[in-house]
Amino acid sequence: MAAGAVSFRYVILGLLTLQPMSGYDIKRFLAGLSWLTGSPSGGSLYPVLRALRQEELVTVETVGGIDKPPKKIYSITEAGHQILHTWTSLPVATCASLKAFLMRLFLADSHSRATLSAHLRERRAQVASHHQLLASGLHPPGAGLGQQLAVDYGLALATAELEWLDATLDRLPDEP
Amino acid sequence: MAAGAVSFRYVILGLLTLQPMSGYDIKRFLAGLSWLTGSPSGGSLYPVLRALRQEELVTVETVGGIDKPPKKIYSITEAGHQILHTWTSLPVATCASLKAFLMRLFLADSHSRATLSAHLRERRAQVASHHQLLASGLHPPGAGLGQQLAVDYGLALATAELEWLDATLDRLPDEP
DNA sequence: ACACTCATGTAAGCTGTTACATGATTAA
DNA sequence: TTAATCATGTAACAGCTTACATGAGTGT
Repeated sequence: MAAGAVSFRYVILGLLTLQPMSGYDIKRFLAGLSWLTGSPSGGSLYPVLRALRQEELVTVETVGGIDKPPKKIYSITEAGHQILHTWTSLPVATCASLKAFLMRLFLADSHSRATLSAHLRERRAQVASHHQLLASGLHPPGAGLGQQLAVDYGLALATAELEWLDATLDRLPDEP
Repeated sequence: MAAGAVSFRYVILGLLTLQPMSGYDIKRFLAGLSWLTGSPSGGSLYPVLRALRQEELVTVETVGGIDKPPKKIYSITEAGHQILHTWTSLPVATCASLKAFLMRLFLADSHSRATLSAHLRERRAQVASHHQLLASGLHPPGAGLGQQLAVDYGLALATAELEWLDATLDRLPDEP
């Protein structure tokens, strides 16, 4: 796997943490969140599920009523949980992407508050650095409307994310 | 090219709109904005530049001082401008991604205000729909902290973007 | 000398997409 | 009966990454 990329392997494993699901269920769930996570096409989803099964990170149970079409329900195994836990323990910095950070939020329950807090602070540092980069150098006086809009847009998003991160770090209870 | 993906071809062409640059310049520029746009590795950037040259969307001038290492400066051609203009005229809906929308902002100068305004409204509709999706169904009462955080994060980002889009639509002058 | 940045490029491999194919169920 | 949704899968291809290779300049 590419070092920084969040292949859908982890996203799928993360979803199966919630409950056993079929490939089609996973597809619809992710399609609903496509804005944030992107959504795999059938052509990549099903091969990934087969691979996960071969690596015994998930198990399959084929549920087919007599008059119902068969459906493959995937469940995450103990090995799958472990791999996922290991991966989400890595600092966000090493796989810098919104998707990677979102996965760490989503799976926060399987980690300590200290780990979650560390992830939030790492993300804060990254966004702050990008914010600074946008605020400085990239605002030349002769820039056209387009460049100004683009920079302004980036700054607005970064500012909002920083505010959310700060607020969340503040209200985060210290208990596990 | 994948229908929805914004391959770096267009990002590179868009950058060359500002001024002629070398491959290395492009790399550094995009690396600085990697948070928003992502940044191509050398292994993809240089082949893309060669392809652009073969399609005569850019021209190259090799600048090598006597004691300086040679440097290839790329400039966008008229054909390049046309292709870029055509692409950024498409509604954002058909290539839904932050990167695609950002490119339309960035290159707003080559379009009419009406086109820019249309892009802003299309993006607004998309983000609003995702916001609604997050706000409704996905907040089951039994959800753990992680799920709640992830949803809250998504809502915060979507809200901020909607506010920026509304504010920008409001303050957008009607002149050219 | 050694390492680091500048600057370009190639090759292998992974991930993902589109387009296609199949077949059953449900709604018009 | 026709179309749409459910449900899974395959094959060809595009795009990108990593790792490698090269070579000149710059700083310590």
